[in-house]
Amino acid sequence: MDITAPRGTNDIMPYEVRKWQYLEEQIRSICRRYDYKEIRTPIFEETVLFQRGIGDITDIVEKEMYTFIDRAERSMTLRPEGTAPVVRSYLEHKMYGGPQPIKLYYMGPMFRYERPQAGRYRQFHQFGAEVIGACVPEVDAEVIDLAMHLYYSLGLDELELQINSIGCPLCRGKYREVLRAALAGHRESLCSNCARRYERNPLRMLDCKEKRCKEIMTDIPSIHEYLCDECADHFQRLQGYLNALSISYVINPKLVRGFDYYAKTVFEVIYRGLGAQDAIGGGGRYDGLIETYGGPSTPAVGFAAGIERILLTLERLGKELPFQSQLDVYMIILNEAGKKLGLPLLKDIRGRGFKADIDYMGRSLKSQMKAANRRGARFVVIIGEDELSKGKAIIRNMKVGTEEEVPFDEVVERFIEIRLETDQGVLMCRRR
RNA sequence: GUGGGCGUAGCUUAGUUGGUCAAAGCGCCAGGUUGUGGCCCUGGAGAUCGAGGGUUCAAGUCCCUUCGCUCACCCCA
Repeated sequence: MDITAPRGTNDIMPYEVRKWQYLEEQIRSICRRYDYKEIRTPIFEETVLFQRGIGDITDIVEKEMYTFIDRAERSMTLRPEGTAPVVRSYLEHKMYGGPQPIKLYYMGPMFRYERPQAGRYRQFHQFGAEVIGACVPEVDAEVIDLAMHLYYSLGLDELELQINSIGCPLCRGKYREVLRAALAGHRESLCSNCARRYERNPLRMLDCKEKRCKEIMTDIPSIHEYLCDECADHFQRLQGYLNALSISYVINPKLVRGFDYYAKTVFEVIYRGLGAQDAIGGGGRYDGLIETYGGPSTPAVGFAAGIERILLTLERLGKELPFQSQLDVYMIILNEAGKKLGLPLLKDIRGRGFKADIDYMGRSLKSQMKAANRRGARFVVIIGEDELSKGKAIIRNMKVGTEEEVPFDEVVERFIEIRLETDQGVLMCRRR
């Protein structure tokens, strides 16, 4: 076998899937409480959707998209992020026609052609939430609150929330010029990337990771001094609401995010123990995006979290997710005649909601007992020669080692009794 | 796209300056207890030493190439 999963993709194995399912349940549960509705958009879209939305000179569009030509020679792209498709859907289905704002969430795979490393893959998964049609900072606060609520519910309480305002097209334009002016004398010292950014996207120079650039940026005037009244007020009020909600944050004036469509609020949630890829979620306001798609001028704010990075953070912090997956019943049958009786019995047990399994390998009693033990079975049902002749099965409690003989047709009832006896089903299978 | 590290049984690894070097632990299977798990003991299966080429009497062990994994840069989830 020489075929492996494509580079940067992963098989999520059964042991891991348990965690994914738990996490997905948490996400759905929280979104339900905040009244965000799930939306599922296609995995691929027309390439122009992302080119226009994310921005032509961003890394994603320049070199990270999985783009292909379909059989009708249209350019399609595996989605690299979730906001643009959601906005496309909002417009296509004329959701602006109903009561605003529209609160949506999504969950699923995203694709970016990059060299994989810790916490970064070519196929990765995001959960995202978007509020479209409201311009007030309360909504920014709610989106942040939703995100932090999720992390907190998972036991992640040592994360850092960074917020910033990058202004609107008006004041950002002014600041851009201020930046250029301030850096004009340093142009020779900037790294090659920043040299390009200087012309095309000066704000991105602020969070350059190069040492020299960082030094140069230290005494650059903050964008906050140049925000217009509206943006400054928005940012101020957002902080007020975050305070009111007891959400702690730090203001990072150099936080600039990679997509062109952001305006005013941007934020990022990081965990410093993750390695180089330490952002486990981020988002911001994108008031101009919908217009660039030809829709009505519509304010919006959103957020996205990386599922893999959340899981990685949980692992690094040694946080266990609360789930249990032991077997309630393991059935041991020792001969052919027993199967005629045991298999229907197993079916009944399962039908009553118990998690039950059986050995199909024809192993010895001892081996089957070992298997039952390994699988963490709480009870074993034994049907062998003696039991067949007596008409009774043995029910063995694996934890205590006690056994009882129960007539075949009363076995299921017996388990139901046991489930009732054992303190709200803690010992036995837990049903929702 | 550019660097660094690593590729030996299912997993984690040991393998001195090339010469019984193909091992150990865990896991798996079976037996010790002719119908009873967890502990212990014994045995068994399981590796073209990532792949290809080269040097040599002899190569996991040296050289080259290649593939893969991994970390980092860039950037982001």
